[in-house]
Amino acid sequence: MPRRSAAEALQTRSAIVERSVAVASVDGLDGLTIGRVAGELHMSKAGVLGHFGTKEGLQLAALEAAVGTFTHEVWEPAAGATPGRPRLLAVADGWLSYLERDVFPGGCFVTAAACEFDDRPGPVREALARHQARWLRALAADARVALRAGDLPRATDPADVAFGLNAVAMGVNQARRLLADPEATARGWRAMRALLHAPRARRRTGV
Amino acid sequence: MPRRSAAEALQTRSAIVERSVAVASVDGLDGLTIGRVAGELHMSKAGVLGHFGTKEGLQLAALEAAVGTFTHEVWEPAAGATPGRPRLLAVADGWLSYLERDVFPGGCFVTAAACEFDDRPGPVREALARHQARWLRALAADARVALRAGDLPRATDPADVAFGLNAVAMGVNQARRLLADPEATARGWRAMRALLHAPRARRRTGV
DNA sequence: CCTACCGATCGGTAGG
DNA sequence: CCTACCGATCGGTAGG
Repeated sequence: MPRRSAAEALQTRSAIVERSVAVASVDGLDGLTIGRVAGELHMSKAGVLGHFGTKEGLQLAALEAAVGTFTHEVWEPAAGATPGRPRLLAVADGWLSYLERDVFPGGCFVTAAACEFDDRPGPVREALARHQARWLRALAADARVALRAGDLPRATDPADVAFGLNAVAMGVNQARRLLADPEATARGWRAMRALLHAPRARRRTGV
Repeated sequence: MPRRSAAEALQTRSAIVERSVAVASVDGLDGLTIGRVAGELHMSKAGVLGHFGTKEGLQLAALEAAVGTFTHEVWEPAAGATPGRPRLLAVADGWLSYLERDVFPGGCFVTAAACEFDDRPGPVREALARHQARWLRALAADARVALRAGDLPRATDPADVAFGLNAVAMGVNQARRLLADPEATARGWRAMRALLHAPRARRRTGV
């Protein structure tokens, strides 16, 4: 098998995935159809399907790519910060920036996919749940570090902090996409900052 | 036109709407198909379509019904409470209860629909935006009353409170549906209570 | 509210 | 990676 052919196949494959992510971020993973992707890339349906076997395979590939983008855009810029509260603040910053820059044409891909598949059993839902749980665990781990460093109120549940940051991000996404609220990012930042408030002065027991 | 016929038609119509809401809460407003609803009700597609004209008409009817249910389940039980902070706490309570009782088989219908259509121009998106904006305005109005009564910190933006409550509700919905987090409701309650925190120092989160 | 039907598109396969 | 094709289903219409 000639080398060039395999390299070209990989290139075709990433073009399909890239296009699929764009389509699915607007019309959902279900609105992602093989025929549409094929048409937009000037390929045959069989040519597209050959790379993934089934529509579900294409959906999973698109999801993995989108998670990679999220990690690259939100986690990686913050990863080098000091673990604990400083890094959580850096993540918050990157997260809001990621939402504001409309990295995906249809808003946060992962949020949209999670909404769409949270009640439909199958590999797509499982992959979403796995990624989401991993992300929340990472946030909670940093919250635990912050807690031990005395950077969060003593009674704070680290998982509550992770839950709260994620909820705010979903809220910002909705406020931007559905309501076009120009204050969305600012509200998100105030809410995230409140979740990551230092324990002195205005002391609070919950999150 | 005989009376009985018209009454039966209305009854048929509500059966269609009811079934459509159930289907769409799991599979989305796009996954709602005329053929499926017809099949489940042992009707013809034309019989279903006759009541709404187009698929979009059916989607809008399902959405209106779901908004009515939300209002009935979340707003009405709290409506009689004292406007301001007490009523916001009652709404928070009803909202979490509504999520926990799985009033719709596929989780919060409005959240799911908003996620699905927030990037798709058209009447469905407009109806969603209108209802969402109205709900947030109602919450913000009560936050404003609370603020004037001295029940919220002086620098609070009432719209931020509305934004925060909505974000937490979305977070609870996701934590329940996608992650099956048994702590979801408790986290939501702690987060909402924090948003509605009394302003004085050394105040407990309860009240 | 039905039957009967329309063109379009769906996911997927056969065979090359 | 293509052409050619499959049965199923889509939203919607005609006519009653």
